[in-house]
Amino acid sequence: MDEQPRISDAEWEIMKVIWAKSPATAADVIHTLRDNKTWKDNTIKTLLSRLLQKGILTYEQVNRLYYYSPVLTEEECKRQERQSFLQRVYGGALKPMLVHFLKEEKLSSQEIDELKKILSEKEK
Amino acid sequence: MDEQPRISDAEWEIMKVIWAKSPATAADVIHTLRDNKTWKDNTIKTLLSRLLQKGILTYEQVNRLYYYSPVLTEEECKRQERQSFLQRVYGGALKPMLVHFLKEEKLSSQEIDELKKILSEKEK
DNA sequence: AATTAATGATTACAATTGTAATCTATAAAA
DNA sequence: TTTTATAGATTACAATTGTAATCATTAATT
Repeated sequence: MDEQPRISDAEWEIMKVIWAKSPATAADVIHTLRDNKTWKDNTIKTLLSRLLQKGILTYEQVNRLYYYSPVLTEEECKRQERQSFLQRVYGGALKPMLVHFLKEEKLSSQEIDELKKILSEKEK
Repeated sequence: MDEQPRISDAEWEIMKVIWAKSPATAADVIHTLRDNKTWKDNTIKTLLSRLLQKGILTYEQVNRLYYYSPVLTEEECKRQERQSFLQRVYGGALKPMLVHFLKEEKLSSQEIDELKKILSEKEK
């Protein structure tokens, strides 16, 4: 029904933290990202606000503090991103996309076996 | 070295036409897209101009007319999109991403066999 | 020759995005 | 109690994007 606004690149970084640690405060997110990102604290707070506005996050307030939680699961959001990527770049053609990934990227023998098993499962 | 500016969603639509039909004129692109897209002609011309500015297209001029061609191959651009998608959504983790695609999407038995064959090739 | 059509260039304009700084209200510390 | 630190709200601002309309130049028609 009401379709999810898009999650931007920067917002994805925030969401990954939230999915991993929710309910999380702004300070939690800031702390978690301090090592990988050069963002100022305010930048992270802005992104949190936008995610709230977009309805991608909710919060529970305890005294002055917000505890943020995701509205949708990571799996659901990833699914949407997969779809939009597949559509945009490959016009929805799944197999060619998979072939490209399989051919170009490195996979261990064990990973290859796992993937083959999944394919075999599917075939039945 | 000099990194490619991003190709936006709308621009991808244009590029697909160019890759398929280059060298192509604006009129060619407009014609090709007329059925699938509701864009005004000017919209397409704007997108072509932007792709030129970004250095994603070049052109050859014959009289008053521009014949547009891609600077990079479709494969190269797709590769970049795959990387950025993989990084953004899966933090670069290839196998989980493949597992999601394989589990969630429909594939014919024949496609499954092809994919398995590619995997087997890789394993050696 | 005057008019019209077509092509590319220029301009427009709001929404989104990246990246913050400043403001405000409260809680904690001195 | 006065000062300070903190959390969230508000404001900022340029770049990108979607989506065109208008302008200028030349080519084609009448």
